[in-house]
Amino acid sequence: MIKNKFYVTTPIYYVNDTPHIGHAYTTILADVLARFHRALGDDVFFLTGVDEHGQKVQQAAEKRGLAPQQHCDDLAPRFSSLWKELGISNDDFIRTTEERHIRVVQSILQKVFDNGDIYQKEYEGLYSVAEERFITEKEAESGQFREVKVLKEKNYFFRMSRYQERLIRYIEENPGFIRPEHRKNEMLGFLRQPLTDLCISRPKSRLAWGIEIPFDRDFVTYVWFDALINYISAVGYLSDEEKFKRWWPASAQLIGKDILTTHSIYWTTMLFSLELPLPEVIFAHGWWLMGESKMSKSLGNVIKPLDLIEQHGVDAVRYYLMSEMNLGSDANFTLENFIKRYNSDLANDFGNLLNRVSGLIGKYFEGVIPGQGDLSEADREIAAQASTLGSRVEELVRQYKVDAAIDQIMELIRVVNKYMEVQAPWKLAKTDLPAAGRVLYVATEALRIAAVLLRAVMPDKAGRVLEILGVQASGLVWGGLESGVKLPIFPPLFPRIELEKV
RNA sequence: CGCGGGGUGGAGCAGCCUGGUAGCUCGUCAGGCUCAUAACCUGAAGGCCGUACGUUCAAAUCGUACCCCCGCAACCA
Repeated sequence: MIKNKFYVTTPIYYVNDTPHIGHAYTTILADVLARFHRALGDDVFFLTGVDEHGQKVQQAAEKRGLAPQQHCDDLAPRFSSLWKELGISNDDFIRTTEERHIRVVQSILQKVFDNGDIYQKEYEGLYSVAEERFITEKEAESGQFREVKVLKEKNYFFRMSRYQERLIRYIEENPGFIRPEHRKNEMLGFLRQPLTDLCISRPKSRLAWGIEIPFDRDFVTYVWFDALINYISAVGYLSDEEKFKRWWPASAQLIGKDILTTHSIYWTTMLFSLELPLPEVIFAHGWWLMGESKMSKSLGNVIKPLDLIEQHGVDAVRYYLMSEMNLGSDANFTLENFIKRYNSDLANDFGNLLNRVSGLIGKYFEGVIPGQGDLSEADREIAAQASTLGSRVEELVRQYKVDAAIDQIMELIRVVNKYMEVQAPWKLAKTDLPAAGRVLYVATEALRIAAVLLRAVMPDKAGRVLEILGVQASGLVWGGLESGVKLPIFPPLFPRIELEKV
């Protein structure tokens, strides 16, 4: 089998931010894709990390009386340990203050400077003393800023404008590059106006906490040539050419819709300047809207999605986030929806099916998985649907339709519940025990295949199902379930959430 | 005329690109089953697919205009 490579990235999160549902969503999505692709046999590299430079970090560190690096060292684990909790299977975690990153950023700056794509220019603009940043005229008119003065500052600029035409052509010629499609159109719309060049530096007098620009020690580079470079510095650009060749270009760069411009325009033109290929896909997902009216701090009923993990488990939250959002649009996060999803899909359909089959096997076969025997017409239908599930799910995952892929799996679960109803092995057992055994084998084997695929979404719980069924077989071929295995007694995987308790 | 997205049975969404009996999950009502986490299965009710024109033998699907929501407008996933 030819192995495809799959290199997936999340944005690097700003270390000073408190991790929230948004960070978790992007990262879980990347994890689910990574796990699906590993299950398909692809070679996977999954990168996430944190962005540690910039003014806010510098200020926050000062406030705490710490060196910025110390401050970052304290904060970075808030992300990395959350990912551990969430079962994230990233292969690397890059921090922009790491030596391996800084070196590459500086080499790149020098390279682009030598290309003639970085130049110095004096900039004059309105500057807010309180916020320590330049503001637009509109902002100044809004009256939100008290102390505004005109400030002149020299800075370095990246000649982004040079690549405008080329980028437009590229986007048009590669319709699958920016996804979903309406985001592509948004970017093409943006590119109808002339691109201005990008300010990429800050004088050290104003911002000390950054990567020093190699050709002008009085400056540090500001965000773009620092943060975005992580996607290539982490996989060996200018340091490990073999590794770099192996992984770049990225297969999928996942971002929230808010940083679409940054990635599809700044990042891509930077890559043009470096003469590197662009990522295959930049996918901008939507946002989770937090249930609106019903939540208010005064009512004291604010839901912190990450708290649900403690109550109902990581996998339930992962499942909810992945199944509820149509990738690319926004979705609403509400406790009601979460409970509905959990109860109907996980407790009633999936978890309960496991209990049905294992209960019957316990009752009529002393807990030992029966043999499948000669399949009837109805059995073969189930076997056929289960056997093709893998390829149907694969197709959907490759199209970034994760919710639809999950639905395909749950559809099999529903069909098996129906099959149980029609075959009624609890009745069959009294007249034709082997037939009952056959039905139970078929139902359980279908459940196994569903669990194998669900491991991408719920590594822990779906893995537990396979454990219970006593299978190492993670294959998707019919018949992986072994007869003769004794099933253990186990508590319900997904106990129903009773509304009264909530 | 800044840009973009959306308006589909009670709720949440899919379908629209490549026109041709309106689909899914939840909820409601009735029935069935009783192996199971009061779960599971069947059936039913419920939609003029935002509005109006137009193209077409045929439009939720294409075109035009309008109305209403929501984002973005240069680092909050």
